[in-house]
Amino acid sequence: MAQTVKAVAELAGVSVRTLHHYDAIGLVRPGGRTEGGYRVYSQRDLERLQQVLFFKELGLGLEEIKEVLDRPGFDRRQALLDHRDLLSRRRDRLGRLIAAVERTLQSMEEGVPMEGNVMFDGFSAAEYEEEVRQRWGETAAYKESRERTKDYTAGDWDAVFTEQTAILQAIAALADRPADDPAVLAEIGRMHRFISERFYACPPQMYRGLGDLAVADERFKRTYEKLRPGLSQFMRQAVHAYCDKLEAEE
Amino acid sequence: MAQTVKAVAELAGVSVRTLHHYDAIGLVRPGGRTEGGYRVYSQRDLERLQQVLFFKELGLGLEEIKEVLDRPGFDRRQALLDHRDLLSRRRDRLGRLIAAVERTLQSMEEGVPMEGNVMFDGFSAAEYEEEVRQRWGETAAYKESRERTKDYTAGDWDAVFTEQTAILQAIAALADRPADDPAVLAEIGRMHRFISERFYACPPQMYRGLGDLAVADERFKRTYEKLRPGLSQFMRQAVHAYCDKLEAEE
DNA sequence: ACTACACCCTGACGTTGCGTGAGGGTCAAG
DNA sequence: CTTGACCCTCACGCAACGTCAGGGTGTAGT
Repeated sequence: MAQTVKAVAELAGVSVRTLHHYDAIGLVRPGGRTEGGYRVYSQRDLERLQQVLFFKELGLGLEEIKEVLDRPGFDRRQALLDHRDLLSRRRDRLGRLIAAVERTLQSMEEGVPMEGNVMFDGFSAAEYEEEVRQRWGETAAYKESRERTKDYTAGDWDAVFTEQTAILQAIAALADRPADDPAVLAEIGRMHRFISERFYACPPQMYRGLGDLAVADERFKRTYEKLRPGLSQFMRQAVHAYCDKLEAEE
Repeated sequence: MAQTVKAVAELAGVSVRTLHHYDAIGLVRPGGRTEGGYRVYSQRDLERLQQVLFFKELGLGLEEIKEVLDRPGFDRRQALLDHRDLLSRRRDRLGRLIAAVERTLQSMEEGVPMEGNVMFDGFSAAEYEEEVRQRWGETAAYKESRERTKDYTAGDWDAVFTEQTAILQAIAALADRPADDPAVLAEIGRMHRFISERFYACPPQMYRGLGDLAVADERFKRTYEKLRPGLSQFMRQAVHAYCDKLEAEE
């Protein structure tokens, strides 16, 4: 039940140093210590370690894994279900790699050089990784936003806050009109540009997702509802109307 | 046919920086440059890159990959055949991982905590990696030997050489006796200790492998045969006899 | 009671495989 | 002749440990 570092290391197939490291960065902390200062791992710690290794297998960084696991709403069951999916997609990827090897062998036997695009079929793991992030945390957009805002001064943040509330109040004032009213769309567009300039590149598809969050995410929803009841629903519809129009124009 | 960095990068799903890096360490060098100094990749370079990515997928380090690919006898066809094997074993590993996820889910539903050894089934990639190395190059023993000998002075090497030839000549002088003659076994044992002290820990099973190399590897074989015809076969038998006895004693 | 030996601890520096600018040329299109 | 998309070479940065060094712990054998 209570295990020493070495026992855990062998069990999980990682090095003792790795466990030390995970302890140091607070990713997997042993439940306790003996008087001698030895780490003691409990069953709960083992479960946590297992989770960590699952996420690592999917290519997430340790810092990210920590955030995901420590997030209050983390649902271990759901995570495992997702993992099963993602892992089987990876297995498919290996299948494609194997196929690539076989094609290469064949082209060698026939003496025909392969075409470039076929040669590298199946390698790219990057696409899978962004998908994992979409589901679990640090999307590329989030990273970009953090990057762009890291040097903002207090004054910058003030400006951001002022403009944001101004836009929201303007929209709140228009919330009795239809969602695709030109005045509404104008404000929604203003918000779109605001985000793109200040935080991250935001293509229509992503802006739609953001609109959905207005009703799906409690934090957004509450902000909007406090400003005016029903505003979150209205925002969502307006954003979609705006994106429809934007895409129609192309 | 002739491609720029970016084109190759996109084709292979790696970054431009990665290609720069591979060029810098001499792993994948573009066949030529334009007058402007731009890298130009040929079909041959693409094939090399593909090989590199295959080996990387198997977990080899870049330095190791370089050595393997640059080894004179490198057989691309055989390498690809092996890759196919190893990749499908990895796919199996993913299968076991998926099974582990499913078992975990089930134990959650039943509320029974899992046993440690089952929890981490399927993770360990290390075993696969040593296997890859067995096949392709830098075994753990080789690494240890390099480590231990890196500070040898010229005098040390001299001593090594002297002792080694002394042992070999003693064995050559005994090669008309049966392979399990006590005097022969004594010399074989001396050689065993010599290796263990000077180069790497060498359990019987490995020493047997070394004995097999005496006939299987051209370089060893030639050294022995030059000393006395038939010596390589004799060495092999004697080493096995020695290991038999060693294991019987336990 | 002593000592050998396997195991544990905490620093702290090293390594691999690129990421990420900085600073500056190249070249086809308009 | 000027953009804009690419290209180049340094050079520093970073994650996830590996690998000592220096020293304590615990228990089995004598």
